[in-house]
Amino acid sequence: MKLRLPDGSYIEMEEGEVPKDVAKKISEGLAKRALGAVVDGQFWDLTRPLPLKEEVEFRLVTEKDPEATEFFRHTMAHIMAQAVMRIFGKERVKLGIGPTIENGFYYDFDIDGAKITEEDLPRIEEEMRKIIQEDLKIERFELSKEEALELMKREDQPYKIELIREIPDDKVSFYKQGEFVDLCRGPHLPSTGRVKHFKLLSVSGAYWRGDERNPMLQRIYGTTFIKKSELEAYLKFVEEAKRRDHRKIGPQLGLFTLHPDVAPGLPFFHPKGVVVLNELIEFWRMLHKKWGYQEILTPLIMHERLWHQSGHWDHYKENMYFTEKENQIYAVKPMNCPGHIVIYKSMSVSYRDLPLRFSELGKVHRYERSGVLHGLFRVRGFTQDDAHIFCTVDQIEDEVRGVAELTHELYAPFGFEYFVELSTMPEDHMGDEKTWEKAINALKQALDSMGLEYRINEGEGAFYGPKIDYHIRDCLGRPWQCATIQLDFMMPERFDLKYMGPDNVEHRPVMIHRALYGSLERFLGILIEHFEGAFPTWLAPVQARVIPIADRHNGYAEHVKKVLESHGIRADIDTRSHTTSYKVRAAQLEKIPYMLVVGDKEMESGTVAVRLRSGKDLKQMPLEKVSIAIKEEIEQRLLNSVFES
RNA sequence: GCCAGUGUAGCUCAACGGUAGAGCGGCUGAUUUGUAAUCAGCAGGUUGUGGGUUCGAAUCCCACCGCUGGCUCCA
Repeated sequence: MKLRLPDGSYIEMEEGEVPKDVAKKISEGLAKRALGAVVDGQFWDLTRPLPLKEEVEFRLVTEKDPEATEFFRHTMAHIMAQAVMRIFGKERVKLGIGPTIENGFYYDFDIDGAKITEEDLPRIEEEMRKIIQEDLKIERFELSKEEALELMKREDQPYKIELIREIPDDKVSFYKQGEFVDLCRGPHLPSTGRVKHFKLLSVSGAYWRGDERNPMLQRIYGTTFIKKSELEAYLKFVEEAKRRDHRKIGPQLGLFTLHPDVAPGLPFFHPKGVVVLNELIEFWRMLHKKWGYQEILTPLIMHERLWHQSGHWDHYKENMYFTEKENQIYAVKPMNCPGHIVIYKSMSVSYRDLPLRFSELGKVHRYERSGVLHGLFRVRGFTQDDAHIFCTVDQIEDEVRGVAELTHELYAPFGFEYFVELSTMPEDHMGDEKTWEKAINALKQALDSMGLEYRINEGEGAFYGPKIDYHIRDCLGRPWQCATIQLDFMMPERFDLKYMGPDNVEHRPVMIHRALYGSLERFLGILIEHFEGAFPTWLAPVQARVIPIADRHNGYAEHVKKVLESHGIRADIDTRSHTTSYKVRAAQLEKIPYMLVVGDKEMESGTVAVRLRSGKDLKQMPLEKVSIAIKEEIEQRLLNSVFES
């Protein structure tokens, strides 16, 4: 039996040997550092016998490898479960599942009616430290399903029994550390002493298997890192994210407020928020005009018959709002497509008219359960920067490429990185496979021709067509799904859409649904967090604030403001009877990009003293020169100040 | 909807069974100020709502409402 190592060399192995033995053959030091292994792409415990095969791919995992976290987090989850059992009593604690997640791990417990609260966390952490100190050996063993069920019955673990019953394999694996035994796929570290820095983060309820008909378990979330500095960095990241929370910054900066008592899930935008939204819209309109879109407006409320025909009545009714007058039922639109189709159908379309691109800043309403509402990110009413492209199958590739390029241009001024996902035909789909294949290839070619990298989500497309999703990353690296491009074969079918072909025969067009910001409200929320409220100048509600030093400078300050405004710059003045420091601080807290301080010197020379919100003091500069520079910065939608090198 | 936490002035928080308070913000006045907080005064709350326990409730109990975090990233 041979192991193939990452460097391409081979090592001979005896039957029954484990990764640790391999490590020893390479070096004693490596044997000490090794945490586990990856065998044929699978995580493998350090002391688990290697598979009996001619040849396997083999790689040791040490703290330096990215896979190490998987070992640490899994083991940490078990240590936490063991601690909880010790504290609450082994008989009382029924274990749910304890997987690793993106930033740590969790474990679900059913503790005989008892609730875990945040106050319990320090106690649990303390017990966990004890377990780590005990340095219990972690052993893996396999049982047949019957034996496993027997064991779990003895341990009185009903949830585990349910899980075992559903496992298709004949054998299941268990892990044991001290008195603690748990059904688990692994992988795990060789002993509890190997884990390093951890912290329990929060407690919450979670339904068994996420189903609300099932009992609710107690979930504890925690995180663990190999280096202390990494744990600290993560905790700092959480703090940072909290500091940037748009729900806090938004109202603070006078952008919007939420009034759940009056309109839950429906934000109120204040003058400054509308300035930002309008800038986003203006930019959007400019690009859409350039890319050949025609803007339309469709009604907010439309008769139920339209929604029956579109299929929303059958598939989306739960999320819709309704209103009734004269015995007729009307629905508040949750999507814009049916409205766009109404316009399409009212025209007689020739192949010469295609592609037809209709765009709309459409306000849609969707019912969301009260518990899931969240600031501007999850709302019940929002504005989609929507568009529908009606085209032939042959035009799909060009159109999708156009949308992708437009998206690129639209995202450019925000400095976002993004990644793309392509979702293909699901099991349950409509339309013939040939059309699907053609459509997916068109999408791929469009992306390829732009040199865009993308990930394929096999079978994750909508039942009516494949789709492309854009995820942007904000300054903290958090991903947000924004743009989406969806092909649709179904709607044209349902509404019997047609166009007259060159052959003088009627043909069925394809629809492309697409939204780029996604939702204006949500995009604004993302921007607030991304920039921490310090918008680039073109978006800033107030772009320049004039700060007179004393009352006698108010007249000149007024003049400065007028000059700025004549250049199209949004400017205001702080004439309050306060010190310059006070007014500078106020402007800083409002995150205004330019502070123009004017006193005797400036008044005499027709200059302004420029301060950037970064704190940089540019001293006196001619007013005209500053105005033109700021104007340039705004017109070019620059990310940073022209004065910041 | 469900679980946990939470709700006191516009904001941040104190008082935790014995008369609701501070800072910031706001307003008024003084000050005329040179790059992140000048000073003084004033106004501002039926302590989320409703019920209960108590001589007495922001405080303890119950119900409701809102908010926050979470509710398959599957052994």
